[in-house]
Amino acid sequence: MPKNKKPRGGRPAANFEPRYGAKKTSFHDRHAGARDGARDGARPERGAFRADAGERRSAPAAGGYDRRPGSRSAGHRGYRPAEAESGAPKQRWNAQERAGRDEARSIRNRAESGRREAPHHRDERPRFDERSERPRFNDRPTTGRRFDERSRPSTGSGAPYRGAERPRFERDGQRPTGPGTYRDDRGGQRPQRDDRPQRDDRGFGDRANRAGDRTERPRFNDRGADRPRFDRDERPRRDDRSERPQRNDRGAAERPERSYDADRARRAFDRDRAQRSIEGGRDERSRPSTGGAYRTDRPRRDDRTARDTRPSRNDWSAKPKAAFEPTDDVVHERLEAKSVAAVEVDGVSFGDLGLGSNIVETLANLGAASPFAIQAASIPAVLAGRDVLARGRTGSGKTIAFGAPLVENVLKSQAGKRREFGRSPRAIILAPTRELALQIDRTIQPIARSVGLFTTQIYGGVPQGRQVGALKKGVDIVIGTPGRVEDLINQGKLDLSDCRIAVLDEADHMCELGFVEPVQRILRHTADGSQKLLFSATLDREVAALVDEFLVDPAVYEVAGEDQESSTIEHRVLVIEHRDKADILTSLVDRQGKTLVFARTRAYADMLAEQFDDAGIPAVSLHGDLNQAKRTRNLERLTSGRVNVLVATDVAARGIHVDDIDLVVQADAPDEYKTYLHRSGRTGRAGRSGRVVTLITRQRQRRMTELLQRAEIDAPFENARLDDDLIEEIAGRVPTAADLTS
DNA sequence: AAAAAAG
Repeated sequence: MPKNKKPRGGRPAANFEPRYGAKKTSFHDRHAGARDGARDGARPERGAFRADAGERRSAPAAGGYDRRPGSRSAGHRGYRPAEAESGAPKQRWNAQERAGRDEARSIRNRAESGRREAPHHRDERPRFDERSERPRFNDRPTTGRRFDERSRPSTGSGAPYRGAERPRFERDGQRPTGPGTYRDDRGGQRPQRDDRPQRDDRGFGDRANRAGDRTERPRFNDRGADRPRFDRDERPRRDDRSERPQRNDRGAAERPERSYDADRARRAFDRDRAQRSIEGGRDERSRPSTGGAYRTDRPRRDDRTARDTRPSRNDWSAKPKAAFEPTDDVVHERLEAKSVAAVEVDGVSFGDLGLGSNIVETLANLGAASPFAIQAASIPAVLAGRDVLARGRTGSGKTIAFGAPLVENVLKSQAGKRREFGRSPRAIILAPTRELALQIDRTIQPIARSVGLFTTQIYGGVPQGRQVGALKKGVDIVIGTPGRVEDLINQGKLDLSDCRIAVLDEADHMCELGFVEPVQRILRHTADGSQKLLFSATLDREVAALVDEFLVDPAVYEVAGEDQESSTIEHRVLVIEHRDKADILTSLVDRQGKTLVFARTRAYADMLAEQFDDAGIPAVSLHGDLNQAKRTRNLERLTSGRVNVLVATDVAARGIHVDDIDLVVQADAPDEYKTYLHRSGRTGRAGRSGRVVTLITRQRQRRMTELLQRAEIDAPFENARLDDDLIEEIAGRVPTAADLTS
């Protein structure tokens, strides 16, 4: 409960008073005041309501039965014969009330996560609803159990969401006609729209092809089923392919031969193998299957080059050089890539890579004097108009790697043209979380502005009015999250038809279930043959679905030598008793320096933040149950150093950059090695040192071992107990000489 | 389980 800073002990104490105190009549008032007042300013009606409910509930327990009827009425709130109630019943009432409050919060929580932001502002309406709901919540505990009954109740977890949300939402002016009419139009289309009609409208042989692709999409879903077969070796796959009617239809017969037999095989086996020593190690990690998806799709490439509307891309695919790029082998789980060694980059400047002087200067101001390896690798390729897949470990400067050349490209594409009012965006950058989108914009915006381009953020959780307004004026680069972007597209307020560059940050994550489909739909709205850039620290074949459909002969880069030895992050695993967990966590975060704690669920994140707070360690939480204002604010609190502890779900696992987090604590071990890599990547950024500690119980050791293997991380497993020196050491509270002597 | 849209 980040919001309510009062120690948990505080409120019970307040409730405690009336039991012994003589101020009985004020009980309800205070009760109501404590809640409602804190929330949105006490309203008499609500106070009355609650008081009433309280009376009723307390009735059976209280002694004064004969007096009950009278006190049931709100008008009788003040009527409290001393003999009607003794201290004891109240005590019980208090216990129930407290439980009821907890229940109310968790329920409210859940309810709010559904309809979180919008309704509050409208009008009085929602509030009345809430008022009428509350008493019911309070009743609950008498009948049911709290879902989350723990010794450390997550009591307040709901509290912060109340009230504080309300003031946040500015109501946009009603637009009685605009959206409504759009809606209606769209509404009709929506069901079957699925992008088809529009696309065909827009013509270009492209569309047809894509439509074709789309009908094939099930392939991806099939992949699972296909896998075992693909596993074995390359042959069966080819047979499969030729058997499939669809593929043949699409002229697979012409194309595939070239790409599979000639190109692919040769490149994959002869050329690249030798050069990619890294891959050996990597392959172990990979599940063997998967290559198939890529190959089956290759034919499209040729289709695309033919229909491609973008000269630069045609140039590229036409250039023999492109064929020599060792980069388009996308076969194993881990993409095979041309690796760029950091040393190769020495002495190269951003200017050398082809960026204009304004941009170079801005980069310098941002603290990027000379390019990191991943930047040196990808910037020229992006500038050349190629599709790029790039893998660079966390904190290695990926944002600039795609952002700077993206701005340059957009600038070039507009050279000589006047920036029109209401122009549609030329580039879009998609990120998996709002915080990341915001952060990317913070990096890109100055770069863009330095050359006179405009960016805007399009993400959910905030009123869309401002975003739409910006789009109406005209922006060049859109940075956002999939949900709102698609929403605005569907509303006809965002037009991507002129969007020539699309970037997916955390691309592998964006390809996960639930994310990939909106992303695909959005990408289909971009201009034909638009350039696609996929970046992630854990880029692997999971991006196959997108690569197959959207990328043409992509360049794939990674940075050589990115192993644990070259990392600045120290990893440790603490094997603990579950009963010690809470206290160990508190002990771990009680330290100097910024600490990021990862929890698996939102509720647990809240609970931990509250727990730390109660222990006197200021902490805030970050997760999807918070409204966007709180999310932003809580993250900012860590960034600014107002708190040193942030407890987050995996919403903060990827991409989020806070300068000096020196300890990452995983209160819950992650399930995936990628998650581990990303979470731990919140520390040790840009060469700084950092420490990652993961708490597990004995039973989890084996799973953890396997996970670390996949992550290619060596971490000692250490048994730790509550008052262990180990904890002191990890927290950085090593006893000083003074401590030892005293 | 979490994330991503709600005038």
